[in-house]
Amino acid sequence: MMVVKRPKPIVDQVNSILRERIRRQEYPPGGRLPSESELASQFGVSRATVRSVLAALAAEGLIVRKQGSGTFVNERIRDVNTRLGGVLDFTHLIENSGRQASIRMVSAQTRAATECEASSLAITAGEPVLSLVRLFFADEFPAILSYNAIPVALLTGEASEYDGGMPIHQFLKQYCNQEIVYVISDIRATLANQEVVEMLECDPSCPLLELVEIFYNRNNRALVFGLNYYNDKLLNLRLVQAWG
Amino acid sequence: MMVVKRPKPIVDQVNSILRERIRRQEYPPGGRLPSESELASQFGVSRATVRSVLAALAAEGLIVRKQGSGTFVNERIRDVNTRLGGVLDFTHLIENSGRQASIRMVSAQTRAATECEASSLAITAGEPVLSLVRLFFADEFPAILSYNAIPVALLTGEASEYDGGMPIHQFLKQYCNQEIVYVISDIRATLANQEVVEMLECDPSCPLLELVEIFYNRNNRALVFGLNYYNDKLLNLRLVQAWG
DNA sequence: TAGTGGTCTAGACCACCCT
DNA sequence: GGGTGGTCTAGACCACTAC
Repeated sequence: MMVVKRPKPIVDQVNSILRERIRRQEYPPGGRLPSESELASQFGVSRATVRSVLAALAAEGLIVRKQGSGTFVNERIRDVNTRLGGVLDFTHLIENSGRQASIRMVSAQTRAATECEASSLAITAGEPVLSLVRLFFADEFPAILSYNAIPVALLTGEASEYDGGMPIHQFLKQYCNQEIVYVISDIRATLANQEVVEMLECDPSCPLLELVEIFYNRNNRALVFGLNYYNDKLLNLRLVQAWG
Repeated sequence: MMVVKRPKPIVDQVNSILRERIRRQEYPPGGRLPSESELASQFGVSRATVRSVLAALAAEGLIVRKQGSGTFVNERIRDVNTRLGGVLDFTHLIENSGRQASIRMVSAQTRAATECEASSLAITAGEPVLSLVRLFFADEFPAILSYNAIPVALLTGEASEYDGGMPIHQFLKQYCNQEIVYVISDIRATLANQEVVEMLECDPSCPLLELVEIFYNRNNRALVFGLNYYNDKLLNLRLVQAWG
């Protein structure tokens, strides 16, 4: 009987613990987890609480549940580097592919919003935005080029000490006191323009994945406009999805 | 007090009803849903049941929940045509984009599995597979070319009367008695080959989205290998994801 | 302060799998 | 039959928002 400490939501704690056990192969790929009742008494929580965690893990495809038989670790999660909705954190994505991730801040400046940014962010064209351009490396190879625009009006404090290593959602929390609730993304295949080609050091005729993202808060206010170019020759974009 | 009939899981019934009300704008975009307790008594179910439905809808980004304030219909779901995991049902995807969807069966034959198919399906190369090639139209424009391979060994009955209009998961249920539990997909940008170009009637230099999918059942058995070419100039691939 | 969603419990009954 | 996950209930208490 191991009682989890109370302050943070129990569900989150249990979630983290189980994830960690799976990651460390304490529950090996294909192996069976303890039963719901067993886990409930291990953690000193109710079965309902355990179930809501297991449901979340199953929705991600991390575990597979079999009625009457047990709960099993999905054997095939080894090669998967993301689930959509987690595509946002490129550092994680790269590291999950077994590469070393690093970031180079190409530029960070305040400038007028482009037409496209303005309409996406529901602001007037020309209004100032903080423009971040970052390059993500996988083992020293440039894999992802990321443009982000954040309305300056959202900034609450000084963002000058921002180092570029921070995921966007964390930046928003820290410097804008804003929380991302949902994202709308367009996925396209494109031929890169000159600038992108140079940055990603790829062939001009090489098609790239283009990810256009708009992040919203709970009040449907657009917080960030993102334009991302993904070199899928260098880094596979592979994801699991539970079905049903 | 409206009591839902019992045979099917209550959660599914409530889920369908709420979806329908949102679709018909009985709860208009941006509008507030009744409170959890209110819905619970409307349906004659417990609050926990209602909550699990609302949690599912929120995870899809269909509704937004605000503590202390209420549950609201996401204003922006109009333009979204899919959530990943629903990319599989191309017919829905096309119709959600406001186009008329139709399908042309290009070919359906039994042939030997290619190397790639065999390794993906964990069968030996050369083993017979049912190969389906289908072309999906959006308003009479060819938008998606889909190749699917299913091991013949999985077929339980006759599939000769298959008309091509059926989604893959339904086909598997009906003709193989198999249920899809999760999917692993690779998303890439490619330049199409000759055959694909002709089918999709696009420019040879036009980059396409390539979706490589492997569908698994609860026992980690690969059921279907899918290769899909998506013309994103014709049909945007736009999705919502809840964050957190 | 009243009402809303967020968290959590304890326990019931069912459907399914295994042996 | 015994254990596992699947469904559902009734009710408690907390955190937040609006008024």
